[in-house]
Amino acid sequence: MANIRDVADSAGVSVATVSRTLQQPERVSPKTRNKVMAAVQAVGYKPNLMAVKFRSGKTHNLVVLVPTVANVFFARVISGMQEAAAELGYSILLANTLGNSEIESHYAKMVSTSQADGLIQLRAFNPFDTSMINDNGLLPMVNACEVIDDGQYPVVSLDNRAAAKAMTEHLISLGHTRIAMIKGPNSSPLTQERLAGYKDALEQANITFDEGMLFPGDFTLQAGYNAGETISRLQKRPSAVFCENDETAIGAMQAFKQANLHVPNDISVAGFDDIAFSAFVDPPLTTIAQPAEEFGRTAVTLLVDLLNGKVRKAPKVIMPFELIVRESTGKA
Amino acid sequence: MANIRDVADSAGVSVATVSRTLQQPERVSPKTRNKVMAAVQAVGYKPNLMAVKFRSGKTHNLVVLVPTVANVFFARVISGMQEAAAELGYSILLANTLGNSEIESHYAKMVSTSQADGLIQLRAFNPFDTSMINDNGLLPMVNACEVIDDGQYPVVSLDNRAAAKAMTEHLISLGHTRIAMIKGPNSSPLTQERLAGYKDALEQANITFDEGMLFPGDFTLQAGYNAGETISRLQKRPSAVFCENDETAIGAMQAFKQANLHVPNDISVAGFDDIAFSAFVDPPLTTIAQPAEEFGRTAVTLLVDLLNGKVRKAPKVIMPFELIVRESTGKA
DNA sequence: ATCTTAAATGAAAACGGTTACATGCTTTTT
DNA sequence: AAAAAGCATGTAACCGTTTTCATTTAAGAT
Repeated sequence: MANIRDVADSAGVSVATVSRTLQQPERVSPKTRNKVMAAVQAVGYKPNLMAVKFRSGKTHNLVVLVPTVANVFFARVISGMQEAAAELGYSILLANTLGNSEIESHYAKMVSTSQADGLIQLRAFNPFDTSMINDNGLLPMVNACEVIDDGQYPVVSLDNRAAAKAMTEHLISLGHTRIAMIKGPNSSPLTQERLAGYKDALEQANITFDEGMLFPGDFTLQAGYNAGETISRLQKRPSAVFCENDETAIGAMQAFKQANLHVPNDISVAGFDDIAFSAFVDPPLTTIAQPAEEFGRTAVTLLVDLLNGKVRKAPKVIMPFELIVRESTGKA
Repeated sequence: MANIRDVADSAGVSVATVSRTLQQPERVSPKTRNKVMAAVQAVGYKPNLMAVKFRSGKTHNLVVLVPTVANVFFARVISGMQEAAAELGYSILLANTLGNSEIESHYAKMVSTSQADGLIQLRAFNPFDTSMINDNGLLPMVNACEVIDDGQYPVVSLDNRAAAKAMTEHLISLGHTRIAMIKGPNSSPLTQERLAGYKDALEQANITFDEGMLFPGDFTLQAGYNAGETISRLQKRPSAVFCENDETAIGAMQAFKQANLHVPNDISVAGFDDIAFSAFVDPPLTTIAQPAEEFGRTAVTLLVDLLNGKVRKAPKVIMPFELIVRESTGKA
């Protein structure tokens, strides 16, 4: 592999001149510039970017911790990140962590070992352990989607409480009073916030909250199916089910159909996220649309600003949501 | 940030000893080893892996070009890659290329500029242009899933022709003779192979191939829906539809339902890939299961072997498939 | 006690760039 | 015409490791 010295020799100039020709062409005379460019072609020179990154101390890599790339919503977030990163001259190193904090910790180490400049975490968990904290204090991280809001790191999130309240209000406005909720993992702040929004709406409508209307889930199709089965066998069945994400809702709908319950005539089903499939299931799913790609773009932009020292205090960005009413919800 | 020299000073040894203690502990006496380890702790030393990579000339990064991470099948492939890479000490740099050859070329450049050791391409396209070819000849690449089989690069693929034949035979065995096919993009070799397998089965059953039974698609839900609408309006409607992936099949089923066609009583629908959603749609989808995670694992293993010079000729790995019969296909 | 051999350690070069500083040449100013 | 200023280029230090080679120290053999 030809290096900068080969080019210098071939062009009959010094390595400094070659470097300048490539980095700041205006600082070198047109005559030598041509000589150098010709030499670059002649020897087939490609700068070793590993050397550049090492020398400059900037890797222009960003680590992204994503619980699972197989989740359609995250896939959209990642797409947005990739776009923004490309525009800003950064590369994304994607880590499929499966929510495993050891794997997260492994990848987080890339920041403390100078393999990446910063990190984006899509889960409400701080992946840095004390051994990674450097002397200046915090490592550069942005927390998006599912966040720990302790003011230490910049945050990009949705007002999950307001969104859940909006969806519950929608169901109430259709006449539903027995509204079940299929939750995410209790450990997830998302679940807590959405539950709070659900309760807000009930309270506002003077409907007493019933603990028995809460069903466990973990954001997967299978969990939705399981909860759906349980619900169909219930004596006092709810007339509507609010699921914490679309996968769960689709799984639940499947269980209802197999129990000969018609959606929405017998039971209304609502989701959260608006993944692509939701418009193509039967019936099309009522859900909350999140600007997934925009989440990704914003997180990257924020992190790059942070790296460039453009932000002092950890900013907090709240993304807008939209209630998408389709055909899976109907009158009670 | 403490560097190796700080450790050496703190321990009262040379940098070489520190390096050896960390890389080949057996080559240094237990006494100094302890001294050095203590010093590492004391100064909070973390090796600068950028420097290591630069010095060693090995980045231990692998670039993966994926047409779209939002595709559930690819998401599974990527999960498999991530696992295998972690085991082998490599990191995956994921590039969401949207099938755009300029973006592919951009990321492919990471290999020729020493930012990554090798590349995995999931599309039938050679991302290297002549400017990237180095003097030794080919750049290290493995082609998986959708492949160009010209013998230049290692290949991991499915026998798409046999799989499509198996699915078509299944439909024929149910008594179907008018079998439509919703295709992928014509430019994709996948489409050509699957079409060939479809024709094989027809010929074997003495059914004349009808060009009019072929419908365009691009592997998306929307394309499946569009083709499904077209098919439902047909005068001489087929009794079965074979879709080139599950998204297409799910989209088509939705269109059939809206046209009041019952699946499978009025029309059978078959997919390809066995994504998670396929078991949770109504009716559950008959499809071809591909070992997606295994695809990823194999591609990574092959590439690492290639990098270590363990393979001479480009190997060709054919992964097994499985026909999954669910409820979306029935008697004609 | 002396010589040979092996093990442990240190000094310094190397990886491939960037860049501060020095040098030489040309042009402008007086 | 001499001095000052500006521009183009070269020299060499530097980034943080690894590694070769030389040197010192310890151990074993006679």
